[in-house]
Amino acid sequence: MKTKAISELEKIFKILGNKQRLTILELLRSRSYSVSEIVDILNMEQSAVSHQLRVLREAQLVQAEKRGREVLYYLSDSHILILLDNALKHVDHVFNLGDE
Amino acid sequence: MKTKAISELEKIFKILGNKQRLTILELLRSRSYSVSEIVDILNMEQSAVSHQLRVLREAQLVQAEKRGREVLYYLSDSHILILLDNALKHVDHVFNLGDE
DNA sequence: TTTTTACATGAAATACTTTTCATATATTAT
DNA sequence: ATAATATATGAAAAGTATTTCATGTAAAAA
Repeated sequence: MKTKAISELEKIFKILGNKQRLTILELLRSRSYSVSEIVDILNMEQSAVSHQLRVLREAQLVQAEKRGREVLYYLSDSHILILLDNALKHVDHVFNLGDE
Repeated sequence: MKTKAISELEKIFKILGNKQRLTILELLRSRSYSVSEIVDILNMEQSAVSHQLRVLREAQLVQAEKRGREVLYYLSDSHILILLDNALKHVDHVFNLGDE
């Protein structure tokens, strides 16, 4: 059986199976955000956000760039994001969510 | 923001982010399996398998049918499986896994 | 150069998931 | 009827993920 494929899928789905991380990815689709902007939007502690950003960084889903004393995060062009995109379209379609 | 879509995605990805559940789904693609068959293949305790099957049942990814004293599990035709299928193709392609 | 702001990080605390253990129910075999 | 087999389930135990807390570092401001 395709155990390698299954392990990869597990990793990917684990990372995506979290509201805050999904929201961060969704945000970054339009532009880059600084950590404090994300903190404000997600209403989480700065530290928790940094920890989540690290998960996304280590999975190569996002990249960070230092700008003065801020750090800007932006999407890497990862294959996983294509997958997420498909999933989103799928969910939008199935639940008839339109552009809420 | 699309909080409903994100919540749905979180749910779906959480369910798929587990090796045993992925393996079960992958197995059931070809035919239905009884619980004890799955127990043998996954090398898990019967009870653990039943618990995982419940998760899949509750998410409507699989269905159960009693056959004598066995219970056969088979895939429902859920939209989530289409998503999983895309993901698998994606991973196969990206990692060049062929038919291992 | 001292203070403030923005972010990161390790460790402890908390919350959540998965497995195990004990036991219950239904079906078939004796 | 009794025993054996297949599965399910609740509760405790074990494992994993996430958040919080305390603190560190680098850049900008005072």
